[in-house]
Formats: sequence, structure tokens, C-alpha cells
Amino acid sequence: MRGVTTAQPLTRGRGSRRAEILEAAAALFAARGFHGTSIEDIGGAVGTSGPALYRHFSGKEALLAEMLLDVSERLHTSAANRVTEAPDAEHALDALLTGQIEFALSHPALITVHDRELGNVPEPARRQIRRLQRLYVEEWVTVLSELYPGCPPPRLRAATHAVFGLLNSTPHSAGELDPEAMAGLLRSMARAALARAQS
Amino acid sequence: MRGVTTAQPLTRGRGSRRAEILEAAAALFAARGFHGTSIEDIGGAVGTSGPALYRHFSGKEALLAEMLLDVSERLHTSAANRVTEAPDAEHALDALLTGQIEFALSHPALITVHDRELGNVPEPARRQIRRLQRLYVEEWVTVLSELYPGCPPPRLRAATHAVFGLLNSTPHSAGELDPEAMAGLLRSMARAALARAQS
DNA sequence: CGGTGAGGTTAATGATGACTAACATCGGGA
DNA sequence: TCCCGATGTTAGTCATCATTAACCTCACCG
Repeated sequence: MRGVTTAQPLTRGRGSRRAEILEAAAALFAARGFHGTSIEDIGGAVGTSGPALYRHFSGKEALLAEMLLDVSERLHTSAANRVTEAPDAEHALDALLTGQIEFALSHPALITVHDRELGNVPEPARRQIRRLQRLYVEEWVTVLSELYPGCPPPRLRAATHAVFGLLNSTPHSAGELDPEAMAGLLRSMARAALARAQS
Repeated sequence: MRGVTTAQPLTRGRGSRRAEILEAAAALFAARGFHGTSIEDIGGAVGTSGPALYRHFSGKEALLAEMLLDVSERLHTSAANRVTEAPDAEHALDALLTGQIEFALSHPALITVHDRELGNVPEPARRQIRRLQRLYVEEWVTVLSELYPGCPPPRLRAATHAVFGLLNSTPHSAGELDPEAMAGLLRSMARAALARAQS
């Protein structure tokens, strides 16, 4: 029984394993939390047993770090691009909303983990994630400042966080509405909410 | 060194210790998560060492259960009362908003734990908490149905969850604005967002 | 073929942590 | 005054878990 049943890598696509692990881990972290999920759980979810993960990540925290870094990078660069390409602030805001809603609807687990587990990321990476998050928020605040001049930035920042809360509620109300309708509802609610930040 | 330094209960108010523990635990759970917080941590936060907690709660999960049960009860009964006393749906909605905003602003840790850690509550209690949460949501949906007839309940439910997300964003944007301004901003954004649910 | 590297496997190992046991202390009745 | 209940204390106990060690195996390249 020693090393007899080994298992089949069977010509897997390059790096697909890492991605598969990250995806499984995201789902588990979202459902049970970082500390509530064991390495064995994650391994099990991808069909290998526990320690196999160390062939792909240096540890559990590193795995989380990579996951969150990737999310905050995607959010931020997507936002930056959209804003740059928009003809005016009005369209920029629409584009930001679209980006966040698309992401939240298609990756609910990542969204959940992203705003729950930052505290478990070890220091070198944590700072960078925070930085990207801050930049992402500032992307919104900048657009909103242009749209509602005269509204103090702290208020816009608070409003932005509130809208994130609204948009990221998706994982909690999963299944109530189909994605199309949900996207429309969220967009419309968010726009209306933001319009109230100016007063 | 055996049992020499015992410590002083010193005529504490009745049951105040339980409350003190619950409060400390809420702060720790909010900051580090249920599994990220040890019994020793909680004990330390109230000036006793670890196992002393078992004099007040039967275990860590029981502590969490009591905490969440209390929160969902407070939210639900407060909402039910407010709605009953309101002259019409318009005022009822205002009262619901006021209640949720007051609670979220004054107990950010409880709000955070409340929508993160339900999964760690053991079964008998979990069902009851879920039930109260459902009733709380239905309180909102009922009022909204009256206000926006013709809007399908699933949509109203999704909108309600979205608004909870918006209002509960408070813990994430702590300190940006003073509580007064924050309350006003949240209320105004929430109302505007809800108004969009009808269309 | 021969060996090498990627990716798995099962057994330690060492911490940490929930919970229990055995034992104090003290304030407040009887 | 003496006992008891409420609360603490410290030292186990037993699981669980991250991480490491030591070993396999297979695809592929020369």
C-alpha cells in the first residue's frame, strides 16, 4: 500500500492546477472562512490529498495572498482602463458600475473572501493589496468628484463604500433573481444612491 | 504558586459579566473571525484567563449562538414594533431605516459577526436565528409591497438585501464621517435606492 | 533505454486550541 | 461562625492542522 496508487496528472493544461486550486479555495474560504478551512479540505476539493498543495503554493497564507492580490489587481486595472476610455464622467461611472457588478455576479466567492479575509494575509502582500484597494476606491472618488463637485471627498468615499456594500450583497441574496434582472436592479439602485451623495 | 492569586469578583452587577464577555467576544470575532479567536483571547479581553468563560457559557459555539440570537431578536422585535406603531407604510419604512441605521452605527461589531458567522452556530440555534432573520426581512418586504404594489416580492427581497449591504457597510468605512453625517447619508442613499426597486 | 522534474502519496512533527479536572477564594446567608 | 455557590486559577487531555520528510511514478527528452 506504499505509494502504489499514485494518481494521474494526465497531461493537464499548464498552470491549470494552480487556478483550479485557487478556485476551490475561494469557494471554501467564502463558505467556511480561512481558519475554518483546512489544507486537507482544499486538497480534497481538487481531488488530491492535503500536502499536494505545497507543490503549487508555499503555504495556506500564500495561497490567500495570491488570491486577494489577483482580485484587487483585476478590479483596479479594469477600473482604471474603463475610466480612461470613457468620454466623460457620466460614462466613466457607468463603466465602473458595470465592472463591479459583472465581477460581483460572476465571482461571488472571490468578492466575499476579498472583503473578509484581508486580515489573514501576511504583511508583505497585505500592504500591496490595501494599496490596490485604495487606488480602486480613489478611481471611484475621482469620477464622483467630477460628477458632483462641491461634495467633500470623505463623503464621496463613504458613499462609495456604501455602494460597494450594496453591490456586493449579491452573495447574500443569491438565487432570488436571475443574473440579468439582478444586474439591472443593482445598477439602478446604485446610481440612485450615489446621486444622493451630492446633497 | 498554586491557587494563591485568585482574583476579585468584587460585587459585580448581576449578569454584567456575561454581557461583558459577549461584548469582548463580538469585537474579537468581528476583527479576527470566529475560528481566528481563541477562548484564551476572549478571556484575556475581559481580564480573566481562558477557561473562566466556561462558568458563563457552555462553550465557544454557545457563546456565538447567544450573541447572534440576541442580535436577530433585537432587530426583529424592534422592527415589528416600529412597523406596528407607524401610521402608514411611508412612516414604517422610515422607522425601519432608522432602526437598522442606529443599530449598525452603534454596534458595528455585532453587525459584522451577524452576517459572517451564522455558519458556525450549531444546529438548534441556527434554525431559530435564520427564522428571525427571515422574519426581519419579511417585515421590510411587507412594508415595501404596500409602498410599491405591483413590484414582485423576489425583487423586493433582493432590494432589501442590497440595502442591508449598503447600511451595513458602516464597519468598513469607519471614521470617514461623523456618525450624524453618516446616518443621514446612509438614510438618504437607502431611500433613493429603494425607490428604484419599483420600476 | 535512462534519468529528471513535476506532481502525488503517506507518515511524522509540533503548535495551537477547546474543553475538563482539581483545587482556591470570597461574599453572603443560616 | 460555617458552609455554599459563584468565579477563578493552573495543569492536563485530546483533536485538529499546518507543514515537512521520505518515497513513488510517469511523461518526456536525450
